[in-house]
Amino acid sequence: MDSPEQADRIKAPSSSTPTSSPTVPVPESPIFNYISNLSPIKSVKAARYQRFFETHFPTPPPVFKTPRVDLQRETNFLKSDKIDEAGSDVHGKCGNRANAILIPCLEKEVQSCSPSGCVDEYLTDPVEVEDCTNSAGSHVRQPNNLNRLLQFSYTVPKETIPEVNDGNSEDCMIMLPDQAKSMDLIETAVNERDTERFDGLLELTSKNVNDQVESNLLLVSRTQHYEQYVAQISLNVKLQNAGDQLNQQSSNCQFPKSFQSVESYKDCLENSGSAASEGSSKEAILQQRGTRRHLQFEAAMTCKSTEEESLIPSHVEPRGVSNHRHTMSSDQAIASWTSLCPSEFISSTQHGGTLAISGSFPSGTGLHRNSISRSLSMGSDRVLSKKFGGYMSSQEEKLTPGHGNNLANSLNSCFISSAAGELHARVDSNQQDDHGVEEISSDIFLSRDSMKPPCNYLHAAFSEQQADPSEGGMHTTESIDRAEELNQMSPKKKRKRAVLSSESEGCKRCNCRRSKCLKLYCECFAAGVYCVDSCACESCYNKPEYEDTVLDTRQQIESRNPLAFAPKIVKHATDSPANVLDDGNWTTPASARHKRGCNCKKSKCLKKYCECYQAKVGCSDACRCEGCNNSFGKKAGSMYQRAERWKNPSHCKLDATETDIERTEAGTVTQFSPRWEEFADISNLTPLSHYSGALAPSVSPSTRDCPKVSQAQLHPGSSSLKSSSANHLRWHYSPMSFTPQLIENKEAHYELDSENAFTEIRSYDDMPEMLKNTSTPTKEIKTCCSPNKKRVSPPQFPSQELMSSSSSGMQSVRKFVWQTVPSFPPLTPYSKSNEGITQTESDLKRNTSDH
DNA sequence: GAGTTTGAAACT
DNA sequence: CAGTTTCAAACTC
Repeated sequence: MDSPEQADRIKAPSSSTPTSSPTVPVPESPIFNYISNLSPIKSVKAARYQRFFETHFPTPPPVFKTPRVDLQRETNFLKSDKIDEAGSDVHGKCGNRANAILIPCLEKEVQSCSPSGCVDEYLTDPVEVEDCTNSAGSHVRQPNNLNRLLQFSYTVPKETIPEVNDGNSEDCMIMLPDQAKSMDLIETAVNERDTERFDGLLELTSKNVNDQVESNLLLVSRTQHYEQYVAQISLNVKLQNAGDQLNQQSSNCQFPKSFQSVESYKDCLENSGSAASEGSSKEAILQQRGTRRHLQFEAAMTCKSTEEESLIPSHVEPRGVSNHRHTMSSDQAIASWTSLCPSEFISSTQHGGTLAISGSFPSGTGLHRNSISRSLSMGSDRVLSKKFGGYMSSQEEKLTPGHGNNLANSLNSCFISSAAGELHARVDSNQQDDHGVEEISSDIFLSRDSMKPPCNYLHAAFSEQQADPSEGGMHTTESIDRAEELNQMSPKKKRKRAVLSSESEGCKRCNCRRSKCLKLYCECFAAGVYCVDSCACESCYNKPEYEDTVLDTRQQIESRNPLAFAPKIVKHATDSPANVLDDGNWTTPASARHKRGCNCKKSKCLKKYCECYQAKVGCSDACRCEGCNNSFGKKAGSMYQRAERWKNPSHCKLDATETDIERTEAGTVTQFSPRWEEFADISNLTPLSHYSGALAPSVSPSTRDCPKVSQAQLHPGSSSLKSSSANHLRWHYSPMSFTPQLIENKEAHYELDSENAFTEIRSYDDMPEMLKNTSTPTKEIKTCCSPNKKRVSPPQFPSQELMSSSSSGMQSVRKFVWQTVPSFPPLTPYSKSNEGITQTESDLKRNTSDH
C-alpha cells in the first residue's frame, strides 16, 4: 500500500535526474547545513546532503558503535570551525604552512614505501584508530576535541585559553596554552632539524596532552573514556611517528594531528573551492574527515601511482608488476577499511587525480553496495561525481570495463562481501590476473552461505566473468540475450526462474510484488543492491533509473533504523576462528550471530524462517525465540548466568565442556565457546567482515590446526590481506581487534589472552579500569545500535556497576597506552608478527595447560 | 503450482 | 512500546 508520499517519491525519479529530484528543495547552504546539524532531528534535507559523501557510506553496524555520527561529526567540525574562524587565518596561515610540510612528507612516504612497507605502514595507520573513534557517536567527542586541541595548540594564540564546548558541559575541553607553545616549539625544532629538541618537546607536549586527556577523563563519561583512550593512542602514535620521521632525518616531518588536520581542511577547501562557491566549504568540511585519513592512503596510492593516474586503471593497464602493485595498494586501502570501525567511507580525489580512498567501509549500512565498485572503477575524477553515491545497476556492473578490472572486481568482492558482513580483502600476487578474481570470487561463495543477499547479482557478474575471462566482465552476447530473454519473461516465469536460479546458484533474487522492492522485505533492496533481470519482482523501483527513489527510501528507512542495512550477521573481531572441517572447508564461525536475533515462535529455529538458521549461525541471547533448537547453536542461558560463569572460571570450564562442542546439522563439529558467545553478545562490534571462511586460504596450515589460535594470527585485516607471498602483512592489529571493551573481568583475562588479540596487553593490571569492563562500549552500542529500541542492545553485565568512572585508572591509561601503542600498529609487521606468533604460541600453551 | 505457514518489517 | 497488518520467503501438499 503506497502512501501518497511514497507515490510521490516513486513518480519523482522517473522524470528527474539525480540532482533534480522534485522532492528536494535542498537549501544546501553551509548555514542551513549547520543549523540542520544542530538539530537532533535529522532532516531529510540534511540526509540528502549526506548522499554525496555519505549516503552510501554512513552508519555502520554494531562494529561501528554509533550510527549516525557523521552529522555529529560534521557539527563538531563546524563548531570547531566556527571557533577557528574566530582565530581568523587558521586555514590560510596554517594551511599554507602545513602544506609545505605535509606534501613533501607524503612524497617522502611515497618514496620510502616499499611494496611491502607501504601496506603495512598504512594498514596500521593510527589515524584509523582516531577516526574510528571519531565516528563513535554524538556523545563521543573527545577525539574531536583532541583534534581541536592540537589545532588550537598550533593556531590559537597561546594567551588564549579556548574552551571548546559542544554544548555538553561534560564535554568541554580546555586548551592548555602550553600546548600551543609546545607545538610552536616543536615546529621550530622540526624546521631546524633539531632532533634532540624535537624529541624533548615531543615528550613534553605529549605529556601535556596526556595530562590534558587525563584531566578531561575526569569530566567525561565512561564511554568518552574509551574514546579518549583511543584518541590518546592515536595521538601518541602520531607523536611517535613524527619523532620517527624526524629521526630519519626527513626534512618533511609528518607532524602531529594539527598539521594534518589543518592541511586536510585546507586541501578540502582548495579542492572544492573551484567547483562551487556555495556549499563548497561545506563539502570541504565533509571531506575533511576523509581527507585526513586519505592522507595516509594517498601516499600508498601515490606510491604506485607514479605510473598511473587513477586508482583503478586496471582496465588500462595490462597485468603485471605494476598492476600488482596497484592492487596491493588499493587493496591495502580495503584492508584498512576492513580493519577499521567503519563509520565512514569517504572518497576524494587529490593530487593529480590520484584516487585516494579514505575511511572505513561501513559494512553496508547506508551504502548501496553496487555503487562502490562502480565508483572505484570509474576512476578518480568521477568518484566525486554525484554518481559516486549511486547505486549500480546490474547492467552497469556487468559493463564495468574490463577485465582488467580485476581490481575493481576485487574491490567489488570486498565490498560486497563486506556488505554481507564479511570483508575479504585479498591481496595476493595471484590477483594480478584472473586467478585473483577467481579467488575473490570464491571468497564470495564461501561467504554466500551465511549472507546470501549481498552476493545477489554480484555473484552473477563474477560468474560471467569467470565463465568468460576473455570478455572480462563485459556483457557477453549470451548475457545480453539472457537479459533480453528475462525482460520478456512473464513475471511468473521470472519468478520460477528466480527460484531456480537461487536454488542453483545459491543466490537469491527477489520476488517482490507489492513492496516495489523498496522495502526491506525485498532481499535485494535490503542487501543494498539493485534488482536484476533475474529477479521476479513486479513494479520494481529498485533499479538504477530510480536511483533517487531508492536512495530516498533508503534514507527514510535508515532514519527509522540506522542499522537497517547493516549486516545481520555479526561476528566479533575477537571471535574464534572459523571452524574448519576435515576437508579444509570452512564453516560459519561459531561466534557469528544474528545481530538482532530471531524471534521464532513455531519454527524452533530449525527452518529458514529463522534468520539465524538461515544464516547458519547459532541463536544468541539476542534472540527471543521460543523453543530454540537451532542446530547451529541454541540460544544460551541468560547473560547474567553467563556473566556468573565468567566470574567463576571453574564453572566456565565446565560449561565450556558442555557447550563448547555442538554438532551442526551437517554433522560438523562446531566449536561453541561461551567465551566467544559472550563477546559476540556483549559487543557485536564487528560484522562478520573480519575473517570468515573466506580467509581460510590465506591461513597457514598451522593456524588451521589450531582452532584456538590467537586472534592476532587470524585477524581478518591480516590474514585475509596477506597472501602466502606477503609475509610482511602477516599480523595486523586493527583498532577493532584491539577494542579493549572486550576484556570482561580479571578471571577471564588469561583465557581471553589466549584466544583473542590481546596478547599485546602486558598484564591485566596495566589496564585502566575502564578497559576492564565492557559496559562502556556496550552502552554505546546500546544507544546506537538500537535506535528503535529494539533488541539490538547486547545485554549488560552486572559488572557495569563497577564501572564508576574511576580516576584510579588514569595513570594506568597512560601506562597502558605507552606500552601498548608501539605494538598496536605493526610498523615492522614482520617482526611484530613474529612476536605475535610467539606470544600467541605461548598463550596457546598456557591455555592448553590450563585445560 | 497453489495454498499455507512463518517471522520480519512496517504500521498503528 | 505493544499489538496488528503487510509482506515475501519458506514450506507443504
